[in-house]
Amino acid sequence: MDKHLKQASEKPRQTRRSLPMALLRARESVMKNFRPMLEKHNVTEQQWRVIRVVAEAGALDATEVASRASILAPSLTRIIKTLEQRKLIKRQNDSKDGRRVVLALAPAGEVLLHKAVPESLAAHKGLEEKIGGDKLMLLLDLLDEVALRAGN
Amino acid sequence: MDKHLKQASEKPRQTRRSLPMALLRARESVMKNFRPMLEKHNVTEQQWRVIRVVAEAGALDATEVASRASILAPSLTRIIKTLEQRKLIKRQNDSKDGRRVVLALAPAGEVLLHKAVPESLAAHKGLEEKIGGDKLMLLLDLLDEVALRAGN
DNA sequence: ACCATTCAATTAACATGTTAATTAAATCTG
DNA sequence: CAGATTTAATTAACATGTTAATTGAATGGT
Repeated sequence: MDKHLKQASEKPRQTRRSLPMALLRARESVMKNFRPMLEKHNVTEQQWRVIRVVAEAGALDATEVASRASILAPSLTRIIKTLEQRKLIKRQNDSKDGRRVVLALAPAGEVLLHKAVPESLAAHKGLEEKIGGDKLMLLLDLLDEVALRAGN
Repeated sequence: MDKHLKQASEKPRQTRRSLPMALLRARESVMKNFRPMLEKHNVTEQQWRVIRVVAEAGALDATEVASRASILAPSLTRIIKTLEQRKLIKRQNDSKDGRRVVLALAPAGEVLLHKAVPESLAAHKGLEEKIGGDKLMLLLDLLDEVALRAGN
């Protein structure tokens, strides 16, 4: 029985033309450009996202942080715990709603932010040069559209 | 001096226009289309990738599987362990190289594959309809290019 | 053949992804 | 107002991501 013929006729879709795999590989390559900066400041990718989202908003409840940083609630709970222990963020209680946890940057978090942001921007600039500004823009638009349409 | 430009250079980049975040969100949305099928067959996303890669090749050593499925070696070691316990794959020893582990589908793995592949293809077809065939193709090309150029 | 080096796989340790279950506070409804 | 329902956050349990260290098997040079 010829395995090659069988493969050609009823083989599963090639993994290379699979959208999930393509997204995964692209993200993997892209993140290589940010890892040195993250490691230098001793934060994980997800911790950095939380810090940035909180910084952008000034103060934000956990649910909104999770949504904007694309992190699930259980993960965020653990991330908050470690970031609070490291005094990078602080948690407050919402006066209106006793269930909510409101997050804001702590002083050490502000310091880290100001040190790391330029390096993050530089990494993104580097990507823009490698990929090309127009292609990058096009890709961002396509990704947003896919996120909307595929998200059901 | 334009205050918008000045502000833009000193504030963190908006998370919405960040390529890593865009890739993450897009992937998240895309995966929603596959999760029901994965859950139905009781495999994780990564287990499914391993099964498909092994099936595509017939038999493959672990390093190649890791590379093609975009899974790191330590993760693959654990995945192999569980897939072997569930008798979905089998491991053989490379006669030439005593270090290598060669993987192939076990009978139960073949059964699972043939049941799940049509559903996986259907999910991908559904995506193609939601996004549009040309855009999907364009996106796949862009992602491949980014994976190449950004990857160092 | 010997030793150092390289390489494949595994293990270890910690962080996150993912779904289900739980707890406490808010809200709805009769 | 009381009871049922919803909601935000947490906890639990298991799987994977990630880096460093380890083990055993090839390889290279001498």
